[in-house]
Amino acid sequence: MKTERYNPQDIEKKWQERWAESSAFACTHESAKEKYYVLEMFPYPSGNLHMGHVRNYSIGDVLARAKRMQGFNVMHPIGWDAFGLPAENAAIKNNTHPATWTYSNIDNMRAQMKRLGYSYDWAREVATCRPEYYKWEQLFFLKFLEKGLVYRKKAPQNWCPSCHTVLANEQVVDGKCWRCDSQVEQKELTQWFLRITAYADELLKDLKLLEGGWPERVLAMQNNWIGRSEGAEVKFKLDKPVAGIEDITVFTTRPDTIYGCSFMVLAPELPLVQELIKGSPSEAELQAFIDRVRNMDRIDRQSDTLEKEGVFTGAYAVNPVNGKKVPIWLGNFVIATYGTGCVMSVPAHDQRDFEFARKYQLPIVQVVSESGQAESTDGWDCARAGAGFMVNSAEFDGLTSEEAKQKITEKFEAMGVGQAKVQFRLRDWNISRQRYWGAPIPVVYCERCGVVPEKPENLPIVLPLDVKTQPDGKSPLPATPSFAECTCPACGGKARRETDTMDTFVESSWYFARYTSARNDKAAFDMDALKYWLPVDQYIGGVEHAILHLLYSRFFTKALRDLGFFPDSLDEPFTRLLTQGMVLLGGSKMSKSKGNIVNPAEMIERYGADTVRLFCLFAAPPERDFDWTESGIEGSNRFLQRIWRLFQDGEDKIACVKACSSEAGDCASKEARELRGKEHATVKKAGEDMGQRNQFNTAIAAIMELVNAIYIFKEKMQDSEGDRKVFSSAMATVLTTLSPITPHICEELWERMGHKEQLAAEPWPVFDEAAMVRDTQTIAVQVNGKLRGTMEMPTGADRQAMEEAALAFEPVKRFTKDLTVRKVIVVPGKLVNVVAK
RNA sequence: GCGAAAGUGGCGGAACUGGUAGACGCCCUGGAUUUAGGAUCCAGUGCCUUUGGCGUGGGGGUUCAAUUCCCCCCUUUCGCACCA
Repeated sequence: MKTERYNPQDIEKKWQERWAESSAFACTHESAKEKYYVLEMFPYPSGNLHMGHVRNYSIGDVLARAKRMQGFNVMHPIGWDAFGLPAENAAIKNNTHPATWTYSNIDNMRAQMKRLGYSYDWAREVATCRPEYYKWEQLFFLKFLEKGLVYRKKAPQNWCPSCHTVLANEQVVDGKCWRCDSQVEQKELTQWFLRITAYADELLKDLKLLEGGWPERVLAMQNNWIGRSEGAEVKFKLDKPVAGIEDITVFTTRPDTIYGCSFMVLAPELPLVQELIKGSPSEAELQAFIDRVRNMDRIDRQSDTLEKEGVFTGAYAVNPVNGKKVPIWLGNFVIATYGTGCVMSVPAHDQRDFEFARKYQLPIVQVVSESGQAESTDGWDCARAGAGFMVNSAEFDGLTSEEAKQKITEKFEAMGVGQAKVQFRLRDWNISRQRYWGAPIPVVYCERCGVVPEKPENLPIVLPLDVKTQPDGKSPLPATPSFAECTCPACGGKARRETDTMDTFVESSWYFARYTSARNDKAAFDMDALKYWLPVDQYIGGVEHAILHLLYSRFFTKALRDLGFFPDSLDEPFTRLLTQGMVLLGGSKMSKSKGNIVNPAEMIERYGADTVRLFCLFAAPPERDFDWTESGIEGSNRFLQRIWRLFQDGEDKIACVKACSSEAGDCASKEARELRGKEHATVKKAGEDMGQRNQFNTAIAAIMELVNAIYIFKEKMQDSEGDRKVFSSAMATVLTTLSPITPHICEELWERMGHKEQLAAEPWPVFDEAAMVRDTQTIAVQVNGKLRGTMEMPTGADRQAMEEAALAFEPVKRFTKDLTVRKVIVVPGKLVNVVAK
């Protein structure tokens, strides 16, 4: 018999065309069905899909297809995070335009995605570099501005000299640029900020809502990043006020220890320090210290090996609670941007203060004692007592430190010198970028009116495309008169347009919502569609976005909610998050520079898209890293060949039936009943693993078991209608349950079974628990908890029958020969444990 | 230092509420088929001193029974880290 070979290239193309023709994956919010929104983090159009993309999008596609079959109205969209620096750099290098480069990459990658058979609703595709998209972002900017959520500030900024732009705090990793690894410098600039700190509390609190749906480590990272500390702000008056400065405010998490404050340390770069040291006899020395600290780079400055250094300013402050004069020092370890940049030092109870006090021979006063007795601090080698009883603290002596925290804070309030204060580590988000390829910021600088927001009706402020990128990477916009020179929206006079563009993370902070009405040119969103589709039920992407993108999107969701763009009830954008692992080669991350790359296009060419998808899902659970191996992908291909062959060899026995269509009455033989039982068990397991547990590897394993069982059955089956039906039904089940993972081969064989409707439109089979009940069960037999053998017993055997059978079981007799049976534990249908001594 | 995750055969991994540890796949071994190779099929495949014993990072504990629950420790990976 001549058998036809499995030829994925033809099959896959055929079905991709059919799905497109029938708009198989289009969706609408006007549906009575329960919705399910599956989203993978949209790609940056860098040129070609890499294996990480393939894994990411394959995971999402399986989920989308499985949920669709399971009766949900599924939205599965895709788009392009299309603004950003690489486009500019590539354009400079290849002497082209960023837009040309970007759009051609999009075309290429879209074709590659289609070649993988992803079930996207392509009608919802967005590209963030199109004015139809960023227009709405410019509108949000104006609304944010109105609400005070956007503001302009001059401050030292993270500056990447190689990218020629500032970076957000989140984009500085170990003192280096997240993109190009260059050392980040500090540069004083006037920039636009999004007031993410206004939502710090809510962003932190709502992490609770995500528990269970998000990986704990991502929640932990966000928690860390937001960094909430409770404490108090306290004002210390200067002993001798200097020009314009009468007092210094410190932030402390330990207001209870204020009686132990013996000095104060300030961050050297604070402006108030300049005032403080002016005219001091040692001004020159102090200035030298300040300059030296200022010039240290960020890494050295913040490493824990940094030697703590300080200088005494000559000035004193007065502790408000006891009137003691404390010297004011400058210290290289104090961070100007945290709290007030001024620290009250309590060396007895803070390790860092302790070391500093020892080094510069400053007094150490104990105010918290575990025993409640004041001790001498002379012999101490480190700071002590996080909690205990107050000592040396006037009327607070004897209180617990917890009580004192509150009481002393109340005292500050009563005295009018301070109050309770919650401090966050989170900083506002600098969104200005001194680069060309980004969304223009819709404000102008008018000679007469100053900073003027654009009028909403003037949006979009279109990024001009007729510019030439500069070889040095500097933005061409300031030198483009048609863009930079404009009229003031307020007075109509001469004005200059803002030529910085927005951080690309702004675009990706709301794209998931735009998909719900991607073609709407009247408004950013259609409220009905938002209410129906949001939040995203399952979001899938790499953990590298644990802070950046995910935090920004959470912030945008809350801000847009409060501006009325999003439904009131929407607090979080992504209900569940899956952070997929990396695809490695030879144990390390695939990278062009290392040359350890597996090109998806090549693999698709060699094995077909189905095999590539199958391997990506089978090799490991989705959140874990896995190593790409040649033998692994061949194994996956072999499995599909095996299904193909099973179908070819059994074609004369296959009837056009659906999954789980054979009935108990068709099962004349034990073998038929076994296969039918396995079939139903597979539907159950694969359905749960794919639809609920995101355990695609075990779903595949279960289907492989079914295929193995069909092979065994085929050898033994009778030429009877019943057996043919059992066989055909099991085949249909393989195709149906496997179709989310390898949709093309399944569609093809489904059609060859004689079905006229697409498998993509087929519902998930319904399993029958009764079918899974077997004639006999294997019972494990233990003696004292150790397995001594197994016995086959009729299903439903009662406890007594099981106990008797076990006691009569030869290995049990042998192992209990010299012992007395004390107890017999019976787990019906599973095991018998004979306890003997 | 703080926080999170993870340690199971030669390898990737399974075991969902404590109940036959190693499903499924890779690798490997033997056999069938083939001129040969490949492919396929069948059998085997945790370790050992094999009527038995030992095995889920190590050590204790709870239990008739522990990869699973509790305590202590070790290792690896990741994130944060002078945050007052």
